[in-house]
Amino acid sequence: MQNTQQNIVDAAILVFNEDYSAPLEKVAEKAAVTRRTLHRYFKGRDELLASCEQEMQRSCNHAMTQALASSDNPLTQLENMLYAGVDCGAKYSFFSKLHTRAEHQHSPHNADCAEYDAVYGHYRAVITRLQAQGTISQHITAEWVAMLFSGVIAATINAEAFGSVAKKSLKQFAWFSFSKGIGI
Amino acid sequence: MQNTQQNIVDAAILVFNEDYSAPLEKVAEKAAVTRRTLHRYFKGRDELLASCEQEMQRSCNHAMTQALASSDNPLTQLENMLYAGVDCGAKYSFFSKLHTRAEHQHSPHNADCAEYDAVYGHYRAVITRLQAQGTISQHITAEWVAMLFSGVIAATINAEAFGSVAKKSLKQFAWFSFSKGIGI
DNA sequence: CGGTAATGTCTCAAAACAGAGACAAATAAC
DNA sequence: GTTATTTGTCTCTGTTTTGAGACATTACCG
Repeated sequence: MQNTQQNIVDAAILVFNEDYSAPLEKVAEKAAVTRRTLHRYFKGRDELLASCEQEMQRSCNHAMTQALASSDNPLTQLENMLYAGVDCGAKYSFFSKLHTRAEHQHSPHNADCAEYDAVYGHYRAVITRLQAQGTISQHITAEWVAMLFSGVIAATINAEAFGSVAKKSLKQFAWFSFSKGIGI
Repeated sequence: MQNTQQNIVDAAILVFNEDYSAPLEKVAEKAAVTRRTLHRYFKGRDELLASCEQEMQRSCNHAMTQALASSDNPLTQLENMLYAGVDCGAKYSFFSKLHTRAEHQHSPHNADCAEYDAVYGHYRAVITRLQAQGTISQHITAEWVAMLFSGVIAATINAEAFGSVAKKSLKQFAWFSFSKGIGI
């Protein structure tokens, strides 16, 4: 019986990443908790989603900052950021999904969006640097690199969940495909 | 006022692809139709989902078959299959999503699964052929290639929806990244 | 062991969602 | 222009989801 609140948030991120409008019952189930308990911690769906947002920010920001600090070489930084995204799993997927959907109205004034911009900014700076020094192909745009980055991470997470690819190899495959895919 | 039923199915695929449990109201909204009209064509969510499944099968199968028929060169076939997936858009995304989720219990006895296997089989054959002739890197598995394929298509569709990458360039980017990403 | 905090069970009421009837309005067909 | 078909509006009913109170049960702490 330890940190139920965190359990529920983690479960919610997993569930909502796959099914945004899933009933809270499913979240409770995934967290191995009754719906009644979930409601003791969160007034409702909105509050739960807000906690998810916070957790994703915290987690992704931390992982990405670590990755950046790991080296001065932007290529190594990029590689570690990819691994960081994979390690964050659904937290990264759902986070970027939330902020790149058509419905989402992005505004730097919104604190959540600002935080997302901060995470994204780190990443963006590395890309720009690599493209300036000619490591990344000039045929593609930085925006596409960003999309591919998320796409490869999502594919890796799917593969992990599906189980058809050995978990140990996944990160290698991901970096192989992503790095080649951006012209390295 | 023409083919409302098809309109609704197309809208449903778009909506459910992003939010599987979205209320039918949202589908009706996307189709520019009232919920009452939707209910005249579909008894309920299940029937609508079944129609989506059929439409996705029809559409994807057709597009992939065309791509296969376009050439004898497996590499050209693969390239055209990627473009076909992008053209199918949410139809392809949702289709593959439905059949690769953890919840989904795959069974060849189910007609829908059999149809998916048929589409996937075409694709799989091309991959195997390319890997046998050494065109695709031996470092990665056919399963990973399949995951990456879906991932790149999803990324392309997201980029298109997000609008941050010029639509004309998207397919080029997608093929560039995917082909390099599998070692071509 | 005893006390406290967290969780589960049962229950109920409000809200959201789903489905369909009845008829008006709009659209297409002739 | 008249008729038939389709769609929209309003309405109602049943179901699912949501949220919370009251109390039993279980886990944790000293």
